[in-house]
Amino acid sequence: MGVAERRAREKEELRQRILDAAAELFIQEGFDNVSIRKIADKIEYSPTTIYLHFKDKAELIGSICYEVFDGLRRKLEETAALGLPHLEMLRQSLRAYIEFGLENPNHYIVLFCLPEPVELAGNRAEGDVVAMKPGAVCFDKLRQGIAQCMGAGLIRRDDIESVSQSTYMMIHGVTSALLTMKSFPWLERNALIDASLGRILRGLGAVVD
Amino acid sequence: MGVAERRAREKEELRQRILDAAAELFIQEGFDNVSIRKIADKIEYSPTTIYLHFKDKAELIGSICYEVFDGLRRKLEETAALGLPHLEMLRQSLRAYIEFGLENPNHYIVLFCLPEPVELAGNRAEGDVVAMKPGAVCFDKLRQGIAQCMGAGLIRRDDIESVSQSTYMMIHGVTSALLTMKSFPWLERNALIDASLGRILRGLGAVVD
Amino acid sequence: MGVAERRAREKEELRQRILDAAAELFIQEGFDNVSIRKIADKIEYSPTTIYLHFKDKAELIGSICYEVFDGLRRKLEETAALGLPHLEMLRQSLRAYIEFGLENPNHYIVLFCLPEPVELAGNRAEGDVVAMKPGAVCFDKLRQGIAQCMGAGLIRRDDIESVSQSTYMMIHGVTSALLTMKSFPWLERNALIDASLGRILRGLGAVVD
Amino acid sequence: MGVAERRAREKEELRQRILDAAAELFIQEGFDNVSIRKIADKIEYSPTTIYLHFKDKAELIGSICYEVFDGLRRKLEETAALGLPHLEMLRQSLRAYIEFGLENPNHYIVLFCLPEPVELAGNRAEGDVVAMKPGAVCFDKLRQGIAQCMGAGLIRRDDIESVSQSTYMMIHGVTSALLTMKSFPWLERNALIDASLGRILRGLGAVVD
DNA sequence: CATGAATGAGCATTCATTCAT
DNA sequence: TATGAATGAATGCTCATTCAT
Repeated sequence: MGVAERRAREKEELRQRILDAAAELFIQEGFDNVSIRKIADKIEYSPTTIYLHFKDKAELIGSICYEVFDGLRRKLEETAALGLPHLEMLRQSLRAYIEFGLENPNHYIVLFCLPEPVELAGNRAEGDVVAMKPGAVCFDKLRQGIAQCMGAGLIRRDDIESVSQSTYMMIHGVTSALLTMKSFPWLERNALIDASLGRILRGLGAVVD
Repeated sequence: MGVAERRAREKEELRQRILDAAAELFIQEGFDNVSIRKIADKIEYSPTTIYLHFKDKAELIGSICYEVFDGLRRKLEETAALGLPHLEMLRQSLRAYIEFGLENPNHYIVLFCLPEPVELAGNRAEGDVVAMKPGAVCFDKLRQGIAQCMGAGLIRRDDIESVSQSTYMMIHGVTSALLTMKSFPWLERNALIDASLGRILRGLGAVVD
Repeated sequence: MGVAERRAREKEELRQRILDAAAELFIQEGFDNVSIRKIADKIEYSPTTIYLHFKDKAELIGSICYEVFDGLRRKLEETAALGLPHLEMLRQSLRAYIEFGLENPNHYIVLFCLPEPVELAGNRAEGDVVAMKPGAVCFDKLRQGIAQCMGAGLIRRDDIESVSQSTYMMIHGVTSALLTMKSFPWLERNALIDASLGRILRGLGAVVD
Repeated sequence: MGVAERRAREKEELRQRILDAAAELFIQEGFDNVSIRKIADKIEYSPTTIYLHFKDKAELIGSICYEVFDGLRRKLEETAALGLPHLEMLRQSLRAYIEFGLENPNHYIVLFCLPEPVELAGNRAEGDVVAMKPGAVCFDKLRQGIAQCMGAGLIRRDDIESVSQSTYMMIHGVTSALLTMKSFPWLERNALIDASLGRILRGLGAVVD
């Protein structure tokens, strides 16, 4: 029994090493330059071994997406657990989203900035659902936060879905602009994010300082 | 002399045909599926010929980016030429930017969503400058519009650069979200854009209906 | 002792399951698409297990061939058991051979149409003998039938071996042509076979309607 | 102009070298073991070069098939040009077919014994027509020979198509049996072929010695 | 100015097989 | 007895690029 357990653990470890190596390659080389071969080289296994853990390249990438989505979900839940006042919690959630993207730049780019993942999703219905569920959960959290603020009269009464989608687009803009337009002479990052969040919230009708 | 001139003109024409063909392939096939060979096939020249006009693939792509940037610049200038009231002109400019992205999805993604252009920039300083100049011009126009509104008291007095950068991030978010997250259940596109623009302007302190 | 017997029996059963699964894959997927892994998947054992029962892929295929040969032998014996008049029995035997091929197309092709089995034979003398024994038995039956007809004056007196080999070549031709030249506009299969058999027998000097 | 001609000639030469190398590999290694890489190695070019002359592997194989078919057609026409009496010409044509197979064993196997070529044909309608035309021509010649003999009362009056198809099956049987069943203890090859041809013709109702 | 020919490197994937357990 | 893990070799194919002409 101990043997079986150890093997299962080792197998899981190797799977994780593959995912980590792939993620690192994303970061170092960019999305297009990640190949099964390079991943294999990086972990010093044969390419074939990777196919023992992932059906094909799409599944591997799908798994990475899932992991990142899930990390974002956890981060948002941690924020929710802080028990802050509604508006402050909304602001913190938006900030958490942006920070998550900045902390996981290449993952964020793969997930939210490239058009490919969508196609992948389209091809494999079940894998899609699995990979996207945390994404839907994240957006739901944002919508809840907005609904609460609206319910409490902290922001203008408006169509919740429309407000949520607008808001999401804006924080995605902040995140992705900072990530992909590296040569742009942005102002100091934190100040810029804070100022932007203030403008976003004011745009929703919140009374901000 | 006439001969030399004709040759220079023909050379320029071929260069343009290459760029056009490449751009068309971009649009039809997406970024990753554009190869030198496919471009050559499209214009019915040999792949080698392309290297007489562009040092390598990166330079070719850089040139395309420059052209697109320039198209955006023209579109913004057309808007400016309409002679609208300050706030309305700002709103129209923001909308023009978004529409430009939606009309040129593959180009927009390559230019503003992928990290590559930055790397290209890193590798070849001069090419970078060339490619970015129209980009800087575009951003300048946005800044001017904001400065005018602020000068006229139409939006809150604040740091112009910070306001401009925030605003740019937000319209980039609207544009890129619509382009790359195709499977997301967005609300009707035009209404969503208009509502978002309203919220962005209100966030700047404008009085919006 | 009972334990040893049970184990031997179980081992034989698994061996047979492997052969059956492989044969089924042959039929469904064709010769080239049968891999050790697919066979293993089909019986829900590991690929490694197959190597406990067969030295390598060639031996496995050799065993399948043996089985098929043996099925042909049984079919011919059933025909022989019908107690028909000599010439009619010869005709029925030839037809049985052809039908066997048409009913087991992939096996027939592997056994009689591909050059590989011969190479296998070359590589491993003993395996070859094993695989060919039923083949020799089948040919012997044909020779016997011809000898009987010749003895009874139903076909021309001639060298029995030569006549037998000619006859075998012709029925092989009928069978293999129908199997491998699928796009050829053959006449209705049964009529064509019957007419061909008539011509073959007439060629032997038989008096055919 | 001389340059262009020389280049065209060299190109054709290389194309032919590729085809020859592929055919030789067929002979040495068997159908399944022919890969683009091995062909390239054999002619000491890179695999990529092969793709400058053939769209893909299927086209390469199709070209080989065409060549062989065409060689057979020429051989049959040479026989026809001998101006022999009808029955003798039929016999010589059948023998020419068999000899052609024995002289080009692996090509014959690829073309007439393996099921694959049919699939190839099915996939690419135009390529199919090109590759199969000589094949149809060959069968037509056989049919003509039979029709002439029948018209001259040299063989039994019967359905020409049925007779032709039967006859073709039989000579295919002779050819393929000798090619693929190498370990079978065949009688002396030439005598066996002659005897078989005699039996085939007698089966058609010809009066043979 | 333009090209035809050629290549080395790379890709995702599948295979038969081995070995320690 | 059976297996999970792993691999080296091979597959067809595409790519950006170079070089002699």
